[in-house]
Amino acid sequence: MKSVSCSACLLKSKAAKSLDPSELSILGNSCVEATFKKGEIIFKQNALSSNIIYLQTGMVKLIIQGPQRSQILRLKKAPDYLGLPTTMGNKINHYSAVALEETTACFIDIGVFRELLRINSDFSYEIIVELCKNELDQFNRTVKLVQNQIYGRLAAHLLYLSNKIYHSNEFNLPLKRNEIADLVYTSRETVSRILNDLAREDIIHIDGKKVRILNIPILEKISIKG
DNA sequence: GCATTAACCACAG
DNA sequence: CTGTGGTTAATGC
Repeated sequence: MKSVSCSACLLKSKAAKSLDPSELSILGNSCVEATFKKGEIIFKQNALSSNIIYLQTGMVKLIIQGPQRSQILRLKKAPDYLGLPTTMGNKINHYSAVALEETTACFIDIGVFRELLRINSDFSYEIIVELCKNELDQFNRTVKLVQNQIYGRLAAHLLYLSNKIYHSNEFNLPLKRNEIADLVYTSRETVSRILNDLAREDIIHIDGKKVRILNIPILEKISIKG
């Protein structure tokens, strides 16, 4: 762990761009950078938290332990803030964050973060926009998850990975079959079967974790119709 | 009733 | 960890 100078950071968030030099140095003085390997826990559900976390590089899954089993709330790719709802809402984390690949993150003291929100309205505005986008995304994901059948749910998430995360028709799944099941709320067996079914119909190509989407229109149709 | 969907279980690479 | 087959419960025509 080392402290950082935020003004020199090339990976500034949109919100942090609206901070002036003195505010940036306030941020830098309370900011600690850490790196995480694949599988390492960045913060843990039910543990105390007093930091907002800014993901500089890498990717993370947010997971929550439900009444029956654990569930992936969403994936987060750098650059992005982590733990805004869980840290601002309560002293206790309501969910955990786990690195899916080599990840670097800045830990920002919650007191300092609150102070920046108070003194810089442009900064606050960008944070609010971010939160609103996230909430709407979650609303949409929830409706899909509840109302679509498993083909549609899986198709939607494949498209999400392709369009929003990797910006490519070809990518490596960042998750195991089991974790995909936790993401789309099904069993790991069903994930296997459906990925193979989609491959058999030449809609995707799959080789272990390597995925290539061959027929986007059909996949979109499946995603919408369920 | 009969078909479909998808979970659960067991077992094998 | 992943894929497959059998079984089973729920739901829909």
